[in-house]
Amino acid sequence: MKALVVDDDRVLADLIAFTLRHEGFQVQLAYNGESALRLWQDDAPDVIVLDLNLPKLDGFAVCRHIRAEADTPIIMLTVRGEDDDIVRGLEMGADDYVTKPFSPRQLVARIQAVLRRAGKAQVTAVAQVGDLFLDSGRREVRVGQSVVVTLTRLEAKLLHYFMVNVGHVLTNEAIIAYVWGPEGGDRDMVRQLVRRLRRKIEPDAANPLYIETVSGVGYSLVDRQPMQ
Amino acid sequence: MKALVVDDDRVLADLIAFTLRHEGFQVQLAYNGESALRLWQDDAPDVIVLDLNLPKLDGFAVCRHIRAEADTPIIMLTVRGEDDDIVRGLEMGADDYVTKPFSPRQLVARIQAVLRRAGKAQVTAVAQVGDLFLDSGRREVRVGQSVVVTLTRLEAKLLHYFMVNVGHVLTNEAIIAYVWGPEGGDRDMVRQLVRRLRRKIEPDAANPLYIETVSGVGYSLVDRQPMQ
DNA sequence: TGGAGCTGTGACAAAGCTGTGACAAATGGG
DNA sequence: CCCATTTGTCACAGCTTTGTCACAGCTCCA
Repeated sequence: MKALVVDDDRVLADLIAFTLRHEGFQVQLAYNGESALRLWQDDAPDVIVLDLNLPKLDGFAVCRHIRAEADTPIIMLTVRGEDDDIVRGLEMGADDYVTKPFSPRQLVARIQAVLRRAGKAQVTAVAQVGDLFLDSGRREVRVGQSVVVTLTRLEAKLLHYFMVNVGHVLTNEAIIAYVWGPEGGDRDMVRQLVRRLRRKIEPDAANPLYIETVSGVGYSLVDRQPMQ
Repeated sequence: MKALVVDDDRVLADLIAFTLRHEGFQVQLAYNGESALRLWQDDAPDVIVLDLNLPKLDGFAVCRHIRAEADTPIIMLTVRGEDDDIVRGLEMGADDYVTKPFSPRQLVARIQAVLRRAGKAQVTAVAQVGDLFLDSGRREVRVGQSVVVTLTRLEAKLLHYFMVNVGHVLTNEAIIAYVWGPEGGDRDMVRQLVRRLRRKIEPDAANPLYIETVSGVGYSLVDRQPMQ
């Protein structure tokens, strides 16, 4: 498990590194934003502990840059009381904020919580909504008592996103961001993917029961109870 | 998007509920652990804001119980300085800790960060004025106890603008700027759109109850109380 | 009183959205 | 490397939404 620690206060950075190594992490240290971005690129850490106040390229810029390209969990460090900074950073994509001074124990616990969360979001999830049963690991779905159907990578990803947000409308933009990530995509790609997914799970894709179209907005998964 | 707020401090609980409702959440309140567990079971909230110090069944017990059975994101509230509690709660499965006192903005940003990591889409706006209920995400409106009506993109946009400014006259120019933006538009377009919206929400569009005309100026939404 | 302006309405053309088909390009596995 | 599968791209059809124009009725003012 690799951590990148970024803080221009070398004493604090070393202390954090020591704490994390004690917890079993491999730690890389950066004392400014440029080094941080380089190490992030070269090393692909599992979590980043990122101080807000860095010389030149500050913590916000680093967070923005990383978040534009990856999902790496980011925990930001800030001085007590800077509410605006906390809100701004969280909205920008940070996962947590720890206010200096803090105890090493709390930092570790927060890192573990963030990793737990991030791991949960990625790992094989078995989801059930109404009579849809999805095994994300195997990329298999069963509708009620029908046979198991194998989905492609993107189909499974989309269905999972629908199921996590059952009952809510997912805009085309949100679907694109979730399924295709930073490279993005367009409406035509969404349309094709929805069509392919409907073909696999709907009893009649021309009259869908599960995946509803919301014209001009996107799509929504309906919670259909088990068919009798 | 549903939130469950648990705090024996009723004033604070109500304040949090108000804040979250303003962000578009549907909020359920519990003032003790037993009610919290019941509501969690019955209501399946998307996120739980859980105070540590509750009478009888405390926040830890509630967290432990929920975490044993579900992945629902849990944000715990604690009094400043209780490092042991924070670490203990995070290790037990809480997703985040917010220390009292805190700003509503920060709480919301932390909730959004946790939901984001869980793959949950952004909350969409719901609005209520009198007996008009608008779900902007689905582009659906319900008038009192009548059936849900689907609006077009522009109709929903206009109705939302009316509802946010209920009781105020919106000039044609303001409506044009809001609905059509930089490309602009003309009075005829406003007229048509108002007509179409009236057709969908007014019991009798020829004698409108909700959308009043202010000749030479624009239109205004009237706050009509629920019909008996 | 007549003309101008405003508002509501009807009707139709233009624009937009969605689903579908087909094929090329990209990807992954043996 | 080859082949099968998946994904992306483009074209088209059908339906819905929006814009535009014409007209009628009402109000106000010179």
